[in-house]
Formats: sequence, C-alpha cells, structure tokens
Amino acid sequence: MRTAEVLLERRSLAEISVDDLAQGAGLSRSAFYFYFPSKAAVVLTLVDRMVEQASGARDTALQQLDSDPAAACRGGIESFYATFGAHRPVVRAVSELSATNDEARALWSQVMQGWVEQVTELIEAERARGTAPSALAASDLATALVQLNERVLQAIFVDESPAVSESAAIDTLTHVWVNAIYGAPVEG
Amino acid sequence: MRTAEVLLERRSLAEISVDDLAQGAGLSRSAFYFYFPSKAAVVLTLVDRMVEQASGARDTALQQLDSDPAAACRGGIESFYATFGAHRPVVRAVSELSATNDEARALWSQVMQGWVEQVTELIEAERARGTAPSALAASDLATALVQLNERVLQAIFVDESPAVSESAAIDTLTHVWVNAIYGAPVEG
DNA sequence: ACACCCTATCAACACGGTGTCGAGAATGTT
DNA sequence: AACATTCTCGACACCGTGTTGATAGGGTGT
Repeated sequence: MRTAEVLLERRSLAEISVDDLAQGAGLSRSAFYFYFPSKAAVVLTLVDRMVEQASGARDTALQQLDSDPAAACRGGIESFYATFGAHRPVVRAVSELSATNDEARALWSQVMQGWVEQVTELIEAERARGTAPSALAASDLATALVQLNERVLQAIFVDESPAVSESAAIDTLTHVWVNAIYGAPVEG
Repeated sequence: MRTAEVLLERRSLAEISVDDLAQGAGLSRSAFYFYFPSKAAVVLTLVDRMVEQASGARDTALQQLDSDPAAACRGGIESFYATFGAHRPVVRAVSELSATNDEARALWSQVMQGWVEQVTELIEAERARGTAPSALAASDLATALVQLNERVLQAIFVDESPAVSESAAIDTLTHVWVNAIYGAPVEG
C-alpha cells in the first residue's frame, strides 16, 4: 500500500499495473493476489484509511458555529481542503476508479453523503435561529455546496485548467457558501 | 457513431468493447479500425459534435443580461442544463474517458474554459456597472460557479447520490450564482 | 526427530481486449 | 480488360488480469 501511494504520486491509476505494484513491494505479481483481490481493492483500502482518519475532523469543524457562522463555514471548507489535500493521489485514484468501479462509487458517495448531512444540519440550524432565510430545500443547497467544494478542489489537486487559483480557493469557496446560505432568496 | 450513442445509453464506456461497436454497426472489429483509430476517437467525435452544436447557445444565453441580470444567470444555467442534458450519454462517456485520456481531458477543459470566459465577462460587466461588489477575482468566481454547474448536473445526469433533485436544480444553481455574484464580500 | 498445518511464494496458464497486417472482395475508372 | 480505390476480413502479436496447482518455510505438538 505504501508502494501504491508512491506510484500514484507519479502516474494515474490506469498507468499502474498489478505488476508495478507487486514489483514495487518486492513481490511477484501472483503473490500480490495473495494480499489483495485486485488493484481496485488497494485503492479502496487506501480510501478507507483516509476517510476514517478524517471523518472526525469534519464533524468538529462544522459543529462550532454558535459563535461565528461565517467562521464555521470557513472551518468546514478548510477541513475539507485539508482532508483531501493531504491525500491528493488517493483522491485522484478514487475519482478515476469511480468511473468503472461500483464499489468505489458507493464508497465515495458515502463520504460525500456524510458532508451533505452535516451541512444540511448547519443550514437548518441557522434557519431555525432566524439568521438564514428559508428558500430552497436545505439538503439541495447543502448538496450543491458540497459538490462545489468537491469539484473546485479536485480541479486544483489534479492541475486541471480552468481551476481556481489555489491561494484564493478557500476565500472563493467561503464567499460562495456564506452568500448562498445567508443571501436573500432569488425570485423564481 | 449512432451505435455508440445507443450503446452508451445502457452501459458505461468501459463496458463497451470495440467489438460491440463494430457489431452494432454491422462491421467486423477490424473494419472498425478503418474508420476510427480507437474507441476513444468515437467519443471525441461525439463530443466535438455536441460542442459545436451547443457553443452558440451559450454565447447568446449569457449576453442579454442588460435587462435582468438574475434572468441572464438563469438563462445561462438553463442553457448549460439543456446543452448537456440533451446528450447525457456523451457527457458520461467523456467524463469517464477523461480519467485515462489526455485528449479527452483537453477537449473538455476547453469547453469549460469557454464557459468560464463568458461568465467572467458577465461578472466584470456587472461590477463595472456598479451593481456587483468587487471582492474576489472575477475569473476565480466564474470558475467556481461553472464547476458548480458541472458537478451538480453531472451528479443528476448519472443518478449519483447525493444529488440535487432534478426539479430543483435550476433554482438551486441560480440562487447560488446570483448570491455569489451580487452578495456582499465576506470578511476574510 | 517427525508429522503436520498454515502462511507465503511462484511459474504457468487461460482469458479477454486492443491494435496491426497482409490478403483479398467489391466497386468504380480509363 | 486492366487498374486503382475503397472497404472487409481472418489471423496474429501484445498486454494486463485473475486463477491454479505445486512447493517452500516456519511454527507447533508429540
């Protein structure tokens, strides 16, 4: 698995064969299959690890919004950024794998679902306090905002173009979040 | 190519072999290679077609913002939705292909770049008119908003979960756009 | 010291998909 | 009729995956 992470820094998942993985770990290709059923399983394990290690950070980051809501949003976004930024190769791999692998898709959507639920709660709490207007379904708005983060950061992490400049990313996302949550409804 | 579009309605690109494509068109596999250098080329051609057919719609949709800016945003979003919604299998295929194919990635990012430029102009025009505050770089904001659309609609088109409900998508996106563009800067 | 099992490793194989080649039909041109 | 162009095919080489059956080593109990 260390080998997998190292190789993923340089090449995409598709460019890495089971042979590469095995050789990197000093094994024959078939010995690899003793430890993992497939290349995909390695990535899934890597993702599992990352998720476990990071799911705590999310909950704490978003919960302390009593004081300053804008700061809480920023905290959540920073936590999102930190979590996935620290494991860029893994994020890249899982997004690549999701194109062809149901399990990867399911795992990733579970991760995103966690974020969406957390953010939905945040929005509903603010609406209950009367600080945020109720216009759209909170879950729809939360989904959109989480997906915004996902896509914007993804683009940055894999050096796509166009992409938001990395230094402005947090500010840009926070701006969009805060205005989307607290801004006035747009007449349909 | 018609065959490709039909097959892509049912299965993902990875599940379609050159053989399937050829047979669907009543050809042998090697005859296929007379017409296209690879499976990827078929998808690229499909995308080219879609882009060409749709790039006009975008420009006109966003340009008429003199009257009602919110309506112009909505128009742009609707045009985005219509363009890609009408060719879901192709969108799905190109996103899948982009995971492994440089040319597909380049083509897609060119398409997105077109949108970003258009939206950047819109934002800058509004700021020049004094109706929108200048906080973030217009191009960063535009990039984020275009990627928001991309990701939210993608999730809807491929039936991901979580996803914004399709009926609320346009409203949700419009809300985020308008508030992000016209909303007050968030103190960093 | 022996038998035993469990862990670990490997070479060899079968399979499926890709892309190439050269040989030839089919069709049109002079 | 000779020729060229367009198109089609079967056969091949290649690569990556995943499986299998044979085998080596290192504990453990007797």
